[in-house]
Amino acid sequence: MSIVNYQKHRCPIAQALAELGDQWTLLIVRDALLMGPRRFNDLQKSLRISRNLLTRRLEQLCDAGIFDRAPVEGSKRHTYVPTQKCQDLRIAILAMAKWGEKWGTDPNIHRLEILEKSTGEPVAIEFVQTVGGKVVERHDIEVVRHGNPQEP
Amino acid sequence: MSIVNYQKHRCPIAQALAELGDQWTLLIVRDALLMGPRRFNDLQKSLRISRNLLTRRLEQLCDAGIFDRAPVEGSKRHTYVPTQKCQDLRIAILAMAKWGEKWGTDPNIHRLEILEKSTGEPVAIEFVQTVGGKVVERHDIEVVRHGNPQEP
DNA sequence: CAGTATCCCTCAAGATACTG
DNA sequence: CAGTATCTTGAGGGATACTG
Repeated sequence: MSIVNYQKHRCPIAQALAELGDQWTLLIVRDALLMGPRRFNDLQKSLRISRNLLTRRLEQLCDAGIFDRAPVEGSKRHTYVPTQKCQDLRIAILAMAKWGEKWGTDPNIHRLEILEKSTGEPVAIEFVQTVGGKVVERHDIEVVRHGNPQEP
Repeated sequence: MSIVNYQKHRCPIAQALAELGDQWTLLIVRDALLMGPRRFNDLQKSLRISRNLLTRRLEQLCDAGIFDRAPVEGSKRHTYVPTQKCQDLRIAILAMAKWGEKWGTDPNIHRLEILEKSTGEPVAIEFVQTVGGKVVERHDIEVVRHGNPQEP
C-alpha cells in the first residue's frame, strides 16, 4: 500500500490511511464486520472484486493484524475473522457510513440502522464527556494536537 | 475519483469512499478541519503535496460541496473553507484518527486530544442511545441493513 | 472452493517549469 | 502567491485462465 509516504505526516489519520487507504480495504472490512467471519468466495461475490485483488488485500489485512485466518475443519481453506484491531474500526466505519447516507448522491443505498443488541434501542454516534458522560455538540468540540507542529 | 465503480455497491461506505477514497482527500480535509480555513500554499506546505495534485483535489472538493471558495479581499485568490458537509465529517475523521493512534506503528505521531470547548473537559467518541442518552458498549451493537440485500 | 499466475491498462501521484 | 501546463512512472485495478 501507500504510494504516498504516509509516514512523513506524523498524523494519526495518515497512520490509519496507511493500512486502509486504498479503494477496497474499507469495503472488505465493512463486509466482514457487518456480516461476520467470511470466506474467500463470500467476499468475492459480495463485493464483486477481482479474485486477484482480493488475494492481495486479504494478505495485507492479515499481515496488518486486522483479519485472522481461522482454519475450516475438513478443509485446507480458512475463514477470515476480524481481530480486535478490526472490531475497533467499527465506530469509525459506521460514522463514515452515516456521513455517506446523509450526503451521498445515490438514493438507492441500503441504509444502516445501529441498534443496542440487548434492548433494541436505536443508537447514534456522539461526542461524550469522558468523565461526565454527557453528550457534547459538534460545534463545541476543540482538537488539540500534541507534539511539536513546527517539526517536519 | 473512483476507478472502482462505487455506485454498484449500494452501500453508504462506498458512497463516502466515492468522494473521499483517494489517498490525499482525507488528509486535506483533516488539515482544513483542524486548522481552520486554509489557502493554497498553507495546504501545500503543510501536506507537502505536489501543487499539481492539490489543484485537482481542491477542485473536486469544491465540486463535491465539501469546501467553499471564499474570496480574499484585495486579492484574486481564495480561502478554502469547510462547508457543513465537511464539518459533518469531523466525528468520522476523529474516530479514524483515534484508531490510527491506538493501532498505528509510528511512535512519532502527534496525538490528538478532543476537548469540550466550553469546559475543557476531555471527550471521547461513543455509541449512545438516541433516546435514553446512555453510552452503549461496542460489543452490544448490532447493525441492521435496510433494503433488499438480495438485489444486485 | 479458494486461491495462483499472467498480462494489460489506466490513472493517481510526483517532479518541475512556467505565469499573472 | 496561487495556481496552470507537461511529462513520466509505477502501482492499483481488472479480466481471465489455471490448479489442488
